[in-house]
Amino acid sequence: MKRTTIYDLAKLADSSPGTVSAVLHGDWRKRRISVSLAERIRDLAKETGYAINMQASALRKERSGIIGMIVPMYDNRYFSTIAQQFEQEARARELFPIVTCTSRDPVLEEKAARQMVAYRVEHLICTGATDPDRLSDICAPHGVRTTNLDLPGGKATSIISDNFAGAHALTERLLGRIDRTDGTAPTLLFVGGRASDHCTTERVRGFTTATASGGIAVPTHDLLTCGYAAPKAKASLDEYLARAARPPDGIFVNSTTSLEGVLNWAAALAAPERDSLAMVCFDWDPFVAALGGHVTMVKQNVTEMIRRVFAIVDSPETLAVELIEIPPQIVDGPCR
Amino acid sequence: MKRTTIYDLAKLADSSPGTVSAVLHGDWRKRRISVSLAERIRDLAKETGYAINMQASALRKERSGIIGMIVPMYDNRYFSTIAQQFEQEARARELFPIVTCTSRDPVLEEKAARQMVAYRVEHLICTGATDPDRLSDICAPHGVRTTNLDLPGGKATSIISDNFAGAHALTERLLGRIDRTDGTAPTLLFVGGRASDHCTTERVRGFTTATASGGIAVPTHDLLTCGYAAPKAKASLDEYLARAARPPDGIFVNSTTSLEGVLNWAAALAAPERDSLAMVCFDWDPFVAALGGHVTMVKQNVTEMIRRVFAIVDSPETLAVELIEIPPQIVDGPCR
DNA sequence: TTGAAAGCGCTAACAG
DNA sequence: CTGTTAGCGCTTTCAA
Repeated sequence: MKRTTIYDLAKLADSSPGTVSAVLHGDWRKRRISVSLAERIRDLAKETGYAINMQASALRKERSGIIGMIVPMYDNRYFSTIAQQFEQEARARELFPIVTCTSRDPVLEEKAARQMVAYRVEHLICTGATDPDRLSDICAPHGVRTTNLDLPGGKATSIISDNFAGAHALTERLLGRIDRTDGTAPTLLFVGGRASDHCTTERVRGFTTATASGGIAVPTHDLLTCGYAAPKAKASLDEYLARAARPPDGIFVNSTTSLEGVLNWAAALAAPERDSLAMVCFDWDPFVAALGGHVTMVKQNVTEMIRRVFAIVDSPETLAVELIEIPPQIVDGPCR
Repeated sequence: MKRTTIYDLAKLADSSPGTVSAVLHGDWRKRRISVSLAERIRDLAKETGYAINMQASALRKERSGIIGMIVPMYDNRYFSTIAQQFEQEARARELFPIVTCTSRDPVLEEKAARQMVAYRVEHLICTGATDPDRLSDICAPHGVRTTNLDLPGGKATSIISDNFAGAHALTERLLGRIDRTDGTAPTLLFVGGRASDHCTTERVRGFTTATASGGIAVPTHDLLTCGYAAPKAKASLDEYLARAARPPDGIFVNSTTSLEGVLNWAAALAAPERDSLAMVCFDWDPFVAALGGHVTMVKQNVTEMIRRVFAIVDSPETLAVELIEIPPQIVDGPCR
């Protein structure tokens, strides 16, 4: 399998590799190559099915033209939208996007970052990384700039949602949907996420601040930060039910990933209890919007987040480390 | 920004580049390099933060170690699961997975395939491509093998769901959920997909075969293959409603992407009509499973499909072009 | 207007 | 057991 190279083309066109390269990829204007030669070369390239070898090009230019992103997973509307819009913006800049998912696993994240470095990405976007600073440390010595998305770090600019404000507003919606006609205080739960990550702590803070304003004290053991995975959320609620005897009045769910588990859990409840259960979720999903009239959601502003990411990517100098918070948007369900 | 190379390491270790390369990446057993030298080199590599340049390595080895995949989009449970499992399997084989989404746009697909060729991927998986054969034609001359997934082509082995059987079984479920006590024939609709793609034609065939067996003739103009996008499905149903005056009794929805539009459309119906509407969907989503008791879904067997893909990737010789159909699985909703 | 030649960092063949 | 060397395909400077 012999692939056509610029040498083959040069020979065929009775020209030289340098000229072929200039015609096909470089700015041949500067070299004032004759139009006829340029055309001949382009025709030959088409005929022979020539394709540039980016490996060789990148090696020589010391620029890969690749931009990398790591995300925890794809099968979640928030992250999949992030990946999709990232690719779109990257392509608009003639960059080759490579995105890889790391299952919120620090070991995989590190491995992925090293791979990205090995492939000489020009910039790495670390989305929802468990330890963003570790990734910055891996990349920095190789001149690979990093930007954090969704979860902040201290060594690179971070673009995240305003988790506190979003959670606060969402909690107010939750409180507004609970009517305790008997005057007793409602029981409320926070479910999902990791106590160690910034999103979760801020959302918990928004939740507890809003509940406190409403005169409700949620005990710490009702903040079920059991991880994001659906089965964990479900198990955590099963456990709660075992100890509390009856379901809560309202649940604040941290991410649609956890919501999956919460809904599975709720499906097993008796109809009256299930139907009186109020729920809000930090993250949006179209099917929940269409079918879950009882669930109010917060939609993070992915478009704006990605826009800000590329403002950094585009800027030539390294900017000061910053924390940029983007307001999310409350989306009420159809409330059937 | 000067990055450490094997030359730097060789100088520091008082050795040679070849030896360093062998120690760090190659199989240094074969060269019986002294353990002490190997250790010294490895320590130095760690200290200086050496990272291999895959661009150079790939150029020299004429093997990139990259495997590519194109998918129509990420924000759909079926494709996101495909991408996720693909990455996992690729990594298990020490291949670097790069996946890119092309919005079911033939132009983007072609561009993506050419990029993959330029980066010298060793194999390209074309998922849900509008014209898989075109992509095979782009890749073949460069020695890049292709495999089709989800949508078949004639120039490479294709791994797809058994769309006919799945649609047939799903339609039987749909019929089973409709009771026309007055004895009149129910009106049924097929919504979503493209009449030009194999999945859709096969599913339409499954649908019409099953309805015919049930003694129902669905007129061609009620096969609304208006594209996959949610807004198109919604618009198509609005149009139907305008001409038919009343909603159908049952809808076969082709993909969750279209289902999003169908549910949005249904939300605007009056309650009795909405509640008596039976729906089935070819594709599965966890939130629909949890909340849409009235929707029966078919779950495609992604794990098995990816397994079959890698059986081909792993095999050294080019195998004969084959069409492999994987049975999907019916998932009944919780039927609240 | 164009060609020749050096070299990006790595690997593999060969020579010791 | 280890070093030397050629060359992968491309870009870029310099020379003509």
